[in-house]
Amino acid sequence: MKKPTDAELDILAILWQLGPSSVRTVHEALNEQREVVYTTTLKTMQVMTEKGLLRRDTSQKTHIYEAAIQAKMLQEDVVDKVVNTLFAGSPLNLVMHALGNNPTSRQDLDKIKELIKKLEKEK
Amino acid sequence: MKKPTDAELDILAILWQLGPSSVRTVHEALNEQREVVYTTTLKTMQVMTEKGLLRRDTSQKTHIYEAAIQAKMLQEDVVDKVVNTLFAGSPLNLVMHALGNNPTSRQDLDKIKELIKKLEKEK
DNA sequence: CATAATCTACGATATTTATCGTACGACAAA
DNA sequence: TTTGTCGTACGATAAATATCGTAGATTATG
Repeated sequence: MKKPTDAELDILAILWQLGPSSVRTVHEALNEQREVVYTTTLKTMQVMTEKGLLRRDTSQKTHIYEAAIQAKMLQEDVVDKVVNTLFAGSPLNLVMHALGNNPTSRQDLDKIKELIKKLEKEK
Repeated sequence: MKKPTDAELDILAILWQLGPSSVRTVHEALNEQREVVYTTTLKTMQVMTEKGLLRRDTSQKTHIYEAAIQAKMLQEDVVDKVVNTLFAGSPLNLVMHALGNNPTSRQDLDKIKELIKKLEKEK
């Protein structure tokens, strides 16, 4: 599977969040991030469909698109690349960065502690 | 500062790791990842120098290049984008993914626990 | 010195990605 | 039925990236 470009990833993210949607809906969400004209969004989504990144239902006048791939399918590759280039190959560095730079609730911290406990047991 | 492309990021990562190096050295490291001809690497590094991503010492016949920006300067933007697109906007998801998908030593887990303790105190 | 090896410079082109305009069909409202 | 709105299709082009070849200078080697 060919990996999505930056602009395509933005559209995928919107569809992952909203679920099946029309071009109009995606376009409006996209425009909150950056300005593009409608036909650009349309064209991009058509290309993405050809690439197999999206699927669409054309039974109505207004086509409904949905993501054909899941975020899960990209996470590993992307995180690997980020870790290897920006964090000196150390996932630990990335984790420390993410925790240090984002407000994390007590509940979330608890979840991490739990995972750590589990990992320690496995050793 | 204009953000580096994917190919440029590979070269930056090499220079961050090796420190100041000749084009030849970078090229050889790069070829372990993907095949390119020497002049492609050279040209890319020349362009990167114009963009301000690299600096070079031309006092010798063989020019020596070094990174003009630090990984730190890109981490936040890149991680934000990854979190927002691939991890539903939740840094926690990224952290869990990184921990779950990579072997992490006991020492590293300790470091994370320590950071968590500190974060909890700050609340 | 002659020849080969190593480098830089740089233009040309290929490839990929992104953007936009025009045409035209469907449909609803005046 | 005429007009306006909303939608798709799709070609054209722009812009950004990546790749490569050739020329010529410098340095090392026989």
